[in-house]
Amino acid sequence: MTVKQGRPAVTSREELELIALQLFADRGFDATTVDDIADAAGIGRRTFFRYFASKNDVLWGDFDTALEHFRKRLADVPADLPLIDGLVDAVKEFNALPPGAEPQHRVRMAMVLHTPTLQAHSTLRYGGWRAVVAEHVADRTDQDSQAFGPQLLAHQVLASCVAAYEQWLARPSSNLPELLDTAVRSLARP
Amino acid sequence: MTVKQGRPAVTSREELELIALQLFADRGFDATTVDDIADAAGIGRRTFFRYFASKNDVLWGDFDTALEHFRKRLADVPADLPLIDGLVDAVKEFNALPPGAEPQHRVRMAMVLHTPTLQAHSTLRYGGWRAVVAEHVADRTDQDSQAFGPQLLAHQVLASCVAAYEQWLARPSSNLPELLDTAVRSLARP
DNA sequence: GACACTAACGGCACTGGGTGCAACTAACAA
DNA sequence: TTGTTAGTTGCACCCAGTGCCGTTAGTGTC
Repeated sequence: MTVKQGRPAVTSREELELIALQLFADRGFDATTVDDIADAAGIGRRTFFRYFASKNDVLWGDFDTALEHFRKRLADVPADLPLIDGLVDAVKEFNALPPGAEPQHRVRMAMVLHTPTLQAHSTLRYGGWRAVVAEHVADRTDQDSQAFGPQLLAHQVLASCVAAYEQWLARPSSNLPELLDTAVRSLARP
Repeated sequence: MTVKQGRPAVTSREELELIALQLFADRGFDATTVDDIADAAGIGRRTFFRYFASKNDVLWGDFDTALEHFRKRLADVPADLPLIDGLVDAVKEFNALPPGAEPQHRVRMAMVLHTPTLQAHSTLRYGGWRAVVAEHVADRTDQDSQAFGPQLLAHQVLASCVAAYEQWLARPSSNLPELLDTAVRSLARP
């Protein structure tokens, strides 16, 4: 068992994220500087960049961990389930929300999808997500993950999810899992 | 007929683009500063930003004009042609290259698709492209362009094109129109 | 030729994200 | 007390992008 060593961290990713999110919600993403966040959190600006590689990354929480769950979830898809069905299920689970979290998630995703800076940045995160999907598809169809088939489907599944999210944000009464289902399932090959 | 007035422009978008492209190819996109480009072109740094809104935009030439052609091309699709067929045709024409231009285009697109900064930025340009597709689909299916159907298909068509481009870049002997055809046509609903 | 008019040029100063470096500090262990 | 370890932070710097404003090179008019 490892013992604690060195100076203890003065804050945490989660705490910093909360503080930043509050500022973003108040003044807007672009109008909030890293200095603002650091000041509000009582840390140095330099320290902020120890917790997050960039201001953009604040909105993505622990995406890598989520991706890892997603990967495992896909690996657990029963072998006899049609490819698209498995993808639909995993995608819905990946985007499932704890009860009550919907309003928060709407705000966060609206910021990510409607702020140009963040929208651009998200592309980079999507790359990792697509890779996970492509590998799953490659596995199930006995192809190389770089082959056209898996890559194409991965791109299409992601695009479908983003479209579903945009629709969800645009219509307050809509249902995200339902939209995701419709969107991804539309890719089923005849 | 309007008469020339004021100080004549000292260079042009096209010339600046050529100079910048050369530098990008030599040192890489990130390692080339706007100062480098301005110096090489013999203009002031401030002037560079009169020609391009950002360093990222250099790679996109006159995309707005190209988009306008695309829009018109889609409007000219015969009414009796199935939706997907019309999209496939227009997309292929939009991405058609003059003979001999392929090597240049490969370099340019490899830069756009493989440089994180540019990859992120491209998302913003894609937005306009998707809007054109969504409007066409909305027209042909008698829906609102913001409705789920048109938006979803627009996202999927774009994703298919990007996947086709990536495949094209990854395989030197591949054929772009063919890949685009396969990719977009895979979206045909049963 | 003098003068206004116009539009592009470009220097200057500033904002803000992001980085490398080096010093500092708070914990624990011997 | 001293050493080790790891987190914090200030400083100086780079670079993209912007607002402001004076300058410059043309055209048109008298």
